[in-house]
Amino acid sequence: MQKEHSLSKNQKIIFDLIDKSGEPMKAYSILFNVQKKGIKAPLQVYRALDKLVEIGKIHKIESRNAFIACQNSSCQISKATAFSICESCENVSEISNSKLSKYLSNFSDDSGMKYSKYNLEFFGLCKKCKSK
Amino acid sequence: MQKEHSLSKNQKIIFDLIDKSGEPMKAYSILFNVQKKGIKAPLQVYRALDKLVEIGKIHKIESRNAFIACQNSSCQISKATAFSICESCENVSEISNSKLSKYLSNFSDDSGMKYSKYNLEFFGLCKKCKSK
DNA sequence: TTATAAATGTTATATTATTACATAACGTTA
DNA sequence: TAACGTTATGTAATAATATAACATTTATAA
Ligand SMILES: [Zn+2]
Ligand SMILES: [Zn+2]
Ligand SMILES: [Zn+2]
Ligand SMILES: [Zn+2]
Repeated sequence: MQKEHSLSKNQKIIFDLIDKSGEPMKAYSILFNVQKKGIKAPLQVYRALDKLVEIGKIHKIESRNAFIACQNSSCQISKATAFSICESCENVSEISNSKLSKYLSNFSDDSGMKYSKYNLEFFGLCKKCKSK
Repeated sequence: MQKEHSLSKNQKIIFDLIDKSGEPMKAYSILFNVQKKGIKAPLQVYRALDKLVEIGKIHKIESRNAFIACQNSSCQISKATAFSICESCENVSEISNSKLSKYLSNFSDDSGMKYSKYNLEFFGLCKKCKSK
């Protein structure tokens, strides 16, 4: 069981927005959406995003410069993330596959490097887009 | 055996620079370095980068917004890329591990999605940085 | 309480990437 | 060769993403 982080005011506003949206959101779109709540500057958004990423409540989809709420309740620290991304409709979902995460968490090669973290992004066409 | 792409003038200038550097380069650093060769505008750089990525001569390190020459001669199309990134010295190298690439290329889950491409980034400390 | 760390507010600026439009070079085939 | 479509180039302007610097406030805990 992990320590429950209590979010600060800005962190909560921004997390709630991302979580409710259910899809990746971009920083400036977040900013636009929270201006009525008094968050006026990019930096306020980025600071909250940084913290939320750090504690694993959200993840950054690197290839899209966007942020999505963690869909995997057991993933409290963002050290092992995997996503599937539809290149047509841009739907993103977090992959929760214990075989995959075990395989990658235990991966090592002959470089002498110890990997403490990974991020994997799969691309393709989702069911809907495939059948069009 | 794959078709050899003949690079255009700008593509060649930019590929040669990235290839010689041996490490990830950022777009505006590339721009700065090729201005003496007549490439003056960001768009000229980004267009060449796009093409070089498309044909697999370079890869984008998404978490760093940087571009590195393909270190794996057999990787002509960027559909299956894996990198190790040192979070201390920022050294990046392309992982060439057939088991890993087979595992990931064949990965499928119950989402009904067909994955045609992936990008994996491992993070940690390299040998040098570990021993400091 | 007092110290420390974490979070906030604000302005300005840096960095990364694309739009829009005009022109030139190249490859194919009639 | 001439015409055509495709790819690449040049140039200016601007959009989108992210951080620096500094002042202040709020939360946490010894
Ligand atoms: Zn997660
Ligand atoms: Zn789709
Ligand atoms: Zn490669
Ligand atoms: Zn290192």
